[in-house]
Amino acid sequence: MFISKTSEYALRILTYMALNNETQFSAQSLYAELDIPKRYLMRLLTDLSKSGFIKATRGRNGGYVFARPLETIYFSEIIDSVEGLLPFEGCVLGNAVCPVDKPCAMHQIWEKPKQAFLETIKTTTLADLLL
Amino acid sequence: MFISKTSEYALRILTYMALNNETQFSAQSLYAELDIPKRYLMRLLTDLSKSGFIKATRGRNGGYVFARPLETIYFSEIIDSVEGLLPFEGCVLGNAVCPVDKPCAMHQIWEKPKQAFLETIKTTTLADLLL
DNA sequence: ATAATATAATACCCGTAAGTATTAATTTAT
DNA sequence: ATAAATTAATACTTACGGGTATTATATTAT
Repeated sequence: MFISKTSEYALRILTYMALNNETQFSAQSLYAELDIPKRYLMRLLTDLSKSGFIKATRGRNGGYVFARPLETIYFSEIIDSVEGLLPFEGCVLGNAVCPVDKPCAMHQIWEKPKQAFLETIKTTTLADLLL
Repeated sequence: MFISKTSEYALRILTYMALNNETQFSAQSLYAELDIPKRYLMRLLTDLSKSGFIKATRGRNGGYVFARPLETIYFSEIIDSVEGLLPFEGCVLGNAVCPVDKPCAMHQIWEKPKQAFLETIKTTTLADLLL
């Protein structure tokens, strides 16, 4: 399953905003573009706002803009804010401890894809989408 | 979250069985070794049995043994039988379609870790644990 | 035969992620 | 001032993965 549906939504929202350089995005306009249940989208926008990725202005003509430069927003941070990174970093067999000197059966096998995943999300920012 | 808890359990069970060459494994003995809720473990064993990875013999002195040679059991098949592979193979942003000529924003970025993951589980069998 | 020891089947329960509804607060155009 | 348009807060509902309970079925030691 890789990442949760909510993480998926968050990425969909922020990548859309990053790629479409508008002065501001209302929940309404995002709803029209992205395929996310409206009320859930609105709540998620508030969450992303609280997390500091975007900032909101209320009232008429309100909406959302990025709160920080795209270069500073790593994918890892987005996923982390939604569902945490621990489940990704831990032992794939779910062992509480998976010591280096006596790792779990799948440790060796899992290492490569896991590192590829973590490395990617930890070194890539929203700005990289524009390249 | 990577893989579901049930997939985790399934891998834990089968890797344990693969690494400990006993003539037979009872649910009881697996429960003693692996940290999985007993009743859930038993149900999962039945599932794995139905899926054809292991076969059960009932009654006194019953238990489970592999139904097929370890060389033929790919990790991808195990995960597939528990939660399916589609969520892993599909678009990371959850788009129904993510066409090659006009892929989603994260397509390029996600490609490497995704392939590393799929490649690993599709080319590794339980027998590889014994190497 | 019977009792003991296994797995199988089925139904139910619970916690959490996902989704919905309602009301409040804020801003601005008129 | 007022109404319209926006986000915020909060509570509720639903779906599902994970976990539990109960009963049935099969095998074998005695």
